[in-house]
Amino acid sequence: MPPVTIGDAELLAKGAVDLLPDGELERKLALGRPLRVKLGIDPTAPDIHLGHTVVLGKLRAFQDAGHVVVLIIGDFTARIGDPTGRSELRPMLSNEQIEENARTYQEQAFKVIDPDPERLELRRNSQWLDMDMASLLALARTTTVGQLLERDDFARRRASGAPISVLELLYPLMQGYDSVAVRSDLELGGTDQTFNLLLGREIQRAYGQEPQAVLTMPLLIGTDGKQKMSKSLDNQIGVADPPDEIYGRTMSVPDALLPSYFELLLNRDPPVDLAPRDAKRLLARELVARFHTPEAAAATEAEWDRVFVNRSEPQDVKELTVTPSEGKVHLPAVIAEAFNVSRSEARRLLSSGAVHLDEEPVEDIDVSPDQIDGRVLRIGRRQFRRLRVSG
RNA sequence: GGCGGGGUUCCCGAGCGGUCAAAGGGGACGGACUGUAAAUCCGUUGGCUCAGCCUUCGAAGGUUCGAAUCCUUCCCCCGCCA
Repeated sequence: MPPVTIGDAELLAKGAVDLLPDGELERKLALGRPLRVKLGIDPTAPDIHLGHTVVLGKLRAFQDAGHVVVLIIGDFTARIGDPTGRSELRPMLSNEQIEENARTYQEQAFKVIDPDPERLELRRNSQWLDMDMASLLALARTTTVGQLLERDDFARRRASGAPISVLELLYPLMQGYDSVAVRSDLELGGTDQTFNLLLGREIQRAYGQEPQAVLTMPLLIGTDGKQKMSKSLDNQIGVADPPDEIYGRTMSVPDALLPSYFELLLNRDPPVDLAPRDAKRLLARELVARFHTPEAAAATEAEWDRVFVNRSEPQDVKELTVTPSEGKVHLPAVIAEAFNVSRSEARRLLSSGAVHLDEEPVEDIDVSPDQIDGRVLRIGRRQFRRLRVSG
């Protein structure tokens, strides 16, 4: 029998930026056994967003080809915070916070990868990283400071005189040790992970293991159209977000990003015969369908058209009951309560013409109860409350 | 251990005795335009019982009619040299 290759290398590498070293994936696939494909995620935020799903989707492709995914929840490394792409240390998270995040991460990751235990090994890196000093020293011996300082963000900071903490320097070592601990054959990551992934090879070698192959995926740009998608930049679309949120945020993505969104999220090119707006609608629909249901996608789009195309008020408008005092209703107070802004902010909104009652602009500070009873208060484009006067 | 540089409003960053709720930029929000795209223009961006009042410039004291700006003590951060 010829060597059994599990999966097609070219297909598995589709969309990847780098596949290192050259020809390594083919060699690994030709081993004829399911590969152990590693991905580490640090539960530093409560939710997984579309950016994560790019790599998760690639993992899924490996699962579907018959390989085993080793998903490492970085409960230990989350305490430290990888400095990648950042200029400062992350605040330390509490153990409870990490636990909670780890739980939701896992749950949300399963929307993309297959949770079948035959195809998925779920690990926590505190299992091996919570090591004694002697072990840490052994790990530290594998790498020189010079090697670490080659990582471009370290190099940049070094050049500009910015601080680099030892903790940060240690991070790539720990990630590399994860590869040792799970005997990784292949590690996936975003392009910003290239250095760490490659260092993992050196560390595995130092521990007498066959070095992993490395596959990097492009970074998904966030809804701001500028920086990589990330919770802390608030340019993310979360997989656990409600349908209208996914739909709306997708529609607000700059057109220029459409090709990359189609490619990275739907694995195909944007339809050439559709106007950007309609291609985006299609994308938004598919994303809602994927993370919720096709029915939700249809309903969300209908509601979207209702509110933003036809400019009607939404189907379900939350109600707010207000109590007049001395026969008057103080609008800043109502707005503040309804939309969770300060009264000063509410006053500003009023004076800038952002407040509407049933589509009529209002600028009055005080109104009479019957001016607002049963009417819909709108702030900006998308925040609505139906007002009821009590008493 | 020595030398030097810092901690300002969401962020960066000016201010260095009054005209400072504090320049400028970024971001955010609102308005015009529109496809909740891009570009552009305009406005707002500490709180409040809002033509006034109150709280902010690492912390606490002090000097002064008056301090983000001066003095004292303290806390914290960074670089370089050793």
